[in-house]
Amino acid sequence: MGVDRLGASFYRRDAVAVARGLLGQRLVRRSQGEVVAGIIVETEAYLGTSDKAAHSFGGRRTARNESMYAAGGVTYVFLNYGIHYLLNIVVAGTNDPQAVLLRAVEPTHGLDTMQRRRPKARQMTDLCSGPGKLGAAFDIDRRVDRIDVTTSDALFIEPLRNRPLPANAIVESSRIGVDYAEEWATAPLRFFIRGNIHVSRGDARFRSR
DNA sequence: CCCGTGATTTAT
DNA sequence: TAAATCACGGGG
Repeated sequence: MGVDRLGASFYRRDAVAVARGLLGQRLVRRSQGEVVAGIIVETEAYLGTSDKAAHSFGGRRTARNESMYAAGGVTYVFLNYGIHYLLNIVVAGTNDPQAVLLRAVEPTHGLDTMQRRRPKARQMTDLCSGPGKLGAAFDIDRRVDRIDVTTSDALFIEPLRNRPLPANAIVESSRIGVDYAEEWATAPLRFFIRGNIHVSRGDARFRSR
């Protein structure tokens, strides 16, 4: 597993470009003296102040989502439903609060560690096939909020390809769990690798391959 | 299908 | 100060 990583110029683009570009790249996490890693297979784009599903909608800026206003390349981690820590990568420029939610990865390293952190997982495809599962398997919590993934050795993304996957290898759908977001609830801002078995179930309507 | 979960946000 | 909300997962 290389020391190579995606740099600031990769992240300082709009959320759709980064969400697509992250598919097929490797998320690496070092913590507690252990390494876990996996290939990103599912993402969602959150477009910023205009996007009713985004935490930054309408320019909302609080202690929780402060990281979203930083320049692209830092994490935004929040606790959801009182239980799950979800990992986002902030993208675009300072004060342009867009982010990409990492929803699923295909585990490549540290599967034993992941299994220990996710005792309920019964098979490899249960380890990281959803944003809350990924958070647990990768030891994500609020302490990891606002980490700079372009410089941190604790969390970064390793390039496995220098071009985005071709459009026909990517499936688009509406985002999961944002039914409250009116016209933004159905925008095609979720992206996953066609046919990959580590993609989250999400809404069965969009489980195409 | 249904529901726990608890920090954060928003309403009183 | 109190109530509502919520980028989910696991078990029927």
